[in-house]
Order: sequence, then structure tokens, then C-alpha cells
Amino acid sequence: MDIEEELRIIKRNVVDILPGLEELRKRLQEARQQARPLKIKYGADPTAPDIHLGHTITLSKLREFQDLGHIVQFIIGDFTAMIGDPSGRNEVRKPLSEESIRKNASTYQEQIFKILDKKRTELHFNSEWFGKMSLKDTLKMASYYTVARVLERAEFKERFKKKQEISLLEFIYPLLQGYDSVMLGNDIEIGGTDQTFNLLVGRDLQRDYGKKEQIILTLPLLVGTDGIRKMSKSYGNYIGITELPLEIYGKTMSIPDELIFPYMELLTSISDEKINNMKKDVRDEKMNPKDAKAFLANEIVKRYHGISEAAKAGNEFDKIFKKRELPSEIPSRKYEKEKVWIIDVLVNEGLAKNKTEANRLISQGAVELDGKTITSPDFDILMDSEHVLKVGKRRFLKIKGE
RNA sequence: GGGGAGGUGCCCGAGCGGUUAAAGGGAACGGGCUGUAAACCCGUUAGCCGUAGUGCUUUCGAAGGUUCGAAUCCUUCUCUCCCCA
Repeated sequence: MDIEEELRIIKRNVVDILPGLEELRKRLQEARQQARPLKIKYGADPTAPDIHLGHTITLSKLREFQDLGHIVQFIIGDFTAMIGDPSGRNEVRKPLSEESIRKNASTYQEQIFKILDKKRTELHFNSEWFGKMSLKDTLKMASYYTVARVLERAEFKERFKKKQEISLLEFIYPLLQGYDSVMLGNDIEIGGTDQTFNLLVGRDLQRDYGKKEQIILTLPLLVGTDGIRKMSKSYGNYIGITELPLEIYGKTMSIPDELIFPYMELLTSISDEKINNMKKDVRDEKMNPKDAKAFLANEIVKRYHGISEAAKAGNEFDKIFKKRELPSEIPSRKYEKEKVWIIDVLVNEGLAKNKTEANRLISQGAVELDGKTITSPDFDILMDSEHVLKVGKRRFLKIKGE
């Protein structure tokens, strides 16, 4: 493949290349001459084991590198997680136990290979080297960086100005992440735009340790389904790649309209041309945004569950929300009693979190039995035949007697 | 070490002796409408009582106290932030 073509693929969706495109081109050429693959580093934090669409932007980029013949160094920050990861919030995150880290890490491994090519992936844990590091080595590492440099980091600058707490550990954190690069000797490191500073530290440290400096690729952060904050499990605005097809489809259908095209660009392999055409059609009102969204939802489900599951999810969604019919599969539950109080059913089956909520749902007209709205909580379901209970628009349950 | 500010419901944040289960916003849930679980509008959001009341219990960092009555006042403890050294 032509090197320019390779660069074109690499550049797609990338926000920034540091120090610049030229360096990247040079590194590619160099690797070709030496007939070696490039090593691409990506660090993951084992605190949130469920991979969601936000992660897939970077993972897909890694996969592209693999398909171009390069090697991915996937590093799990098990050591740093053990001492607590302070990144992000204004609050220091609790350190994780060794056990939960191990569990999270293995979940990670299962999930990343839905996207990455196992044969072209090296897996590393940073406890491999940090576990053995002496205080002397640590201090040496710390000596390479200055307080002023660390304060350059946008987030620190902000918090420093607002006089919020910054722990010493947080200060060192970027160094730890950077030291991973020193140990791995990677050519490129990729991460979200929020990681820019940390990635740059890696570059600096590699130089300080006399290694070749990594080239940095930053990728956009994905806005979550709420349309406001970045996608994150802790904000509950995420779509996980291991979720059920209908869940993924439905959640995608619930994103604000403005997110339709950004999602298409970042999360699917739909061609730019096709995306632009759709954009235009929606703008000219030739296409209903809902249909563009349905197309997107289908693409996403297809990617993680295959084409037939995607079609099924789409039909199912229309059935429930457009035609207001019953879904084709409804969980069912047996009761041995002759009759059961509606409130008890709602609570027992997890359709309401307590009796107060069950009462509220009924008074709001959210509960239907066999298509009829239940108006009073003073109601028993007779277990003479099978009944279909519907709560809200999307929760269904079949109940029957023995 | 000295001084100051503060910890309120899922989150943010008002309240600073009764009318406070606690304003407002966010989020979630429900309803309406629709093009969808978009947007918009409306409602609900401590728990309990077979449904109902001017009902009962629990909640404002923790524990005590003052008072007919406290998230609001006092004491002690605890945690956080800021300033000075």
C-alpha cells in the first residue's frame, strides 16, 4: 500500500497528531525500511470493565493499525489502579482491590477482542515493572519533571486556579503513565483528547530515558446518550458493546438528534459520502431524522451482533414503539396462588423498586393488564389464565397460574 | 501550629427556630404529543399502611443538649476546603 493511503486511513477521525504529521510519515517510512511493524500503545484503566461505544473509537483505530500490519500494545494499568486513580473528577477515586482488578482485567480482555485482532495484540500489565520499582528509581523518574510542567495540564491549571485540592499522587500520575511508554518502547500512543497531556509526558520521559519518542494520536471523546457529557459508565449515558441487540438499538434511538451524524462518523464505517448525503437529505427534509437514526442503530447493532440480530432488533423496536404491540419475547413468571395483589407483583418482579413507587406508577396510569389500564391499586390479578402486564412503555411481563 | 468557611434528598444547590419531607436546577421515572426511548409540554421522585388520612415512621456529617417545637440555636466529635506560618 502507498504510504499516503496508509496515512489517510490513520488520520481519519483523529483530532491531533503530535508533534505533527511529518513525524508520523517519517516513522512509517522508517518502519517500512526496517521491515518492522509499528508498535501502537494504548493504556486502559481497569476500573470500568464494560467497554462502551466511547472506547470503541480508540479501539477501532487500533484495529485499523492492525489491519495495516502493525502491532498493538494493550496495557492494563493494574498497578496504578491499585494505588487509586485520581484522573478525571475532582475527587480521588478509591483504590481497587487486587481481586477486583484481576476480574476487571479479564473482562477487558474478553471484550477488547470483539474489536481487536488477538494475533496482533500484545497484552501488558504495568505491575510488571512498577511492582519491582524501587524508591530510588521512582525518585529518579520524578526528577525528570517539574511542577511547572505538570501544572501546564489544563485540568490541573483549572483546579489550581479554583483552589481545589490536587494530591501529590495525582501530580505523579502522568509520569506513571508516561513511564509505561518508556518500558514498552512504542512508536505511537493513542488516547482520547483528555489524555493529551499524559501522552505528552510519555514522550518527554522517553526522551529523558534515551529512547525514541512516541508519536501521539488523539481521538475525540464521544458524547453520551444524554447529549451533554462524555460517555461514561458512571454517568449512565453509555451504550455497552455487550448489551443485548434490542438494548443497543433502543439506546441509540434515544440519542438526541444532533448526535446522529457525529455518531455515524465516529462509530461506523459508513462512507463519508453516504453520511454527507444523508445529512443533506435530513436538512432538506427529504429524510426523517428518525430514519437516519434507525440506520445508525442498525449499523451499530450489526457491528457487535451481526446482520440478522440487527434486523431483528429493528423490527422489534418498531413493533413495540411504533405499532405499540407486544414484543415477541416477554419474560414470564408463574404464581401458585389463586390471586396476587398487583402491588406485590410489581415489587416482586422488580418493575417497581418499592410499594410507594408501585402505587405511583398505578396512579400515573402506567400499568396495564391485558391492555387495560389499572386505575386503582386495590386490585388483584386472578391466576385463572395467562395475563400480560405492561409497565410504562417498554416493560412487559407474562404471569400465569400453575 | 494559628485563623476562617463549610458538610442538606440520586447529583448540584437554597433554607438558618414553627406554614419544611425541605425552594430551584440537573437526572431519573410516568403521561401527552410525535418522527423514536429526539425535541417540546405536563406530572412524579424518603418509606409504610390492600388506597387511605388534618395517618404513621425515618431524613439535612455523627452524638448529645436547649425548646411546646430544630436542617435551623448550644456542646463535643468527625470530614472537607481556604488563608497565614
